[in-house]
Amino acid sequence: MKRDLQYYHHCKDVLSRSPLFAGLADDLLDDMLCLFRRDTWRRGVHLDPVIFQQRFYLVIEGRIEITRVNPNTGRSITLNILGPGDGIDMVTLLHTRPHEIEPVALDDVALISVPIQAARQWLDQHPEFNRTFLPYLGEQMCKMEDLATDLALYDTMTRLARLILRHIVPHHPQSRQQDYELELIHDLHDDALARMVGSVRQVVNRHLQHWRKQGVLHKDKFHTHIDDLESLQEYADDAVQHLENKNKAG
Amino acid sequence: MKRDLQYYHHCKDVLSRSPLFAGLADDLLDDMLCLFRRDTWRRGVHLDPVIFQQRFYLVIEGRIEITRVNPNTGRSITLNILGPGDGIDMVTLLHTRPHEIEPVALDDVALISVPIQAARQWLDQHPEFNRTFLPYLGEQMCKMEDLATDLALYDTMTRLARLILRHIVPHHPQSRQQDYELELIHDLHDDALARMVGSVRQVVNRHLQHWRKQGVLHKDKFHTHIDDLESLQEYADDAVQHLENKNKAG
DNA sequence: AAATAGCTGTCATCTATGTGACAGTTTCTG
DNA sequence: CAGAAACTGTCACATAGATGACAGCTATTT
Repeated sequence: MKRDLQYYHHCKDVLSRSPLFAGLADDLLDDMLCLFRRDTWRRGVHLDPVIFQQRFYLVIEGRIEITRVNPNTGRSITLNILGPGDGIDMVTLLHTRPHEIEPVALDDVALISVPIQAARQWLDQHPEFNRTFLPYLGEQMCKMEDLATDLALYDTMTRLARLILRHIVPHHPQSRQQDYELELIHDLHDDALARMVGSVRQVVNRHLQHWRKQGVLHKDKFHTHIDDLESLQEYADDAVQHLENKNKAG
Repeated sequence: MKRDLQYYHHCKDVLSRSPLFAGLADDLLDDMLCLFRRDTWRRGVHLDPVIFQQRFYLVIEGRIEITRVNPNTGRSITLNILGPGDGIDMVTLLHTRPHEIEPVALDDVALISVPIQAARQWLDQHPEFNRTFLPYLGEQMCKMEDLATDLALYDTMTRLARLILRHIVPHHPQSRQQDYELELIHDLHDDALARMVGSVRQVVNRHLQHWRKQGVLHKDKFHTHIDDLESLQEYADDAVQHLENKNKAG
């Protein structure tokens, strides 16, 4: 990637905030950046998994969900949702075994990539890169553990509450806002949310509907806001007796 | 750990086969080993999670399962099962955030440990250690992804078949054995298997029973053997129409 | 402005599996 | 060796949630 390209600065900006590259010396960043190539895809595209065996990709614009599919039923699960600054398929940097993933573009996306060998070399030869890399891996690992734990131990409503809570952005101290913002998932449709909690559209819709009626959250022009954090926390703790049938019963 | 201790050689032997330490120079191994401390626990013990925040542990003898519990229902999931040579809680080497795990001894176990800081320093200052470390992490990551995927996309019977398949040891080329051996899980009771597939004893028992009747596997003195790999593979592919009620129906 | 595609909201139905219970067996421990 | 503890094998029952279907709504495209 040439330095005089229009998007060079944007890429560098994203990189410098990325958990993987933040804190690296400016000239090292420039050295790395010039090895990258930039590509774009349209929203909805299933990216060919093969390209991730050859090059290491970073998200610059838009979001990518990493999914897996059950070929018999067609159902899929989202293992991870990635935004600007995130690396796609870190596992390819760790070993050479092929890695089964199915990345899908949730928005129009811009990605940059280098040959995997180059990225592996950075790990090997730039201790400072290695040092930012490891904590990032740790995060990924923890998230995956949380996903597995949730799937095994909690029902769908609880999983959904937990998913939302994990993506809530804390208020700015000075702002006198009443509602909470969501990160990365604020505008997802029911189907995408369902994939994230390992369920299906209809069930997720039912739960969201329920919460809307309770005033826990609301949707405004494709944008979900959280109004009652405490209630949501209770659902996430699995502490709420499931009252969905109380209307019928009462 | 002093070099003249009785178990020193055994530890070094295990270490030199460990995916984390295999291939390291002999004197580096000795240097490392002398920092370790050895402790033992009885089968069934829940190890105090706090100790894993301070020291990095390796399994020398016996097996450890890493679990998480739903405090409301008491149900638990096994995130990982570790044997000799495995590191416990790699995540603590990657970042400093506390990490929620509940390790349980499946056998009488012997573990060795060093202060986490020491292990982090190895990563930082011994590139050759860093280089064996990364692929190991990759494995762990893939396993966790597989667990999450299975939980989200497949039913219990399929998950159990997949669990077993993943632990089958390939035949020795010369041996004329008919049945297949299992690694790490050959002698687990139904409850422990259930925790590994995110289900409960009764359901796992039903499926195993079913397979025994079909001649897919058998248990001999607390030791499970696989007799019909092809059938099991079909169950794992979710390709078998579930025939459990065929008796009733027929 | 019309048309198409994509998303939401809802419902009836079916089933896999979680739960609690209990008898019978095996293994451990004092 | 006796008694306790742990595990296996079953069963009846309740239910969360997956599935398929469909009407209505909202964007995006042409």
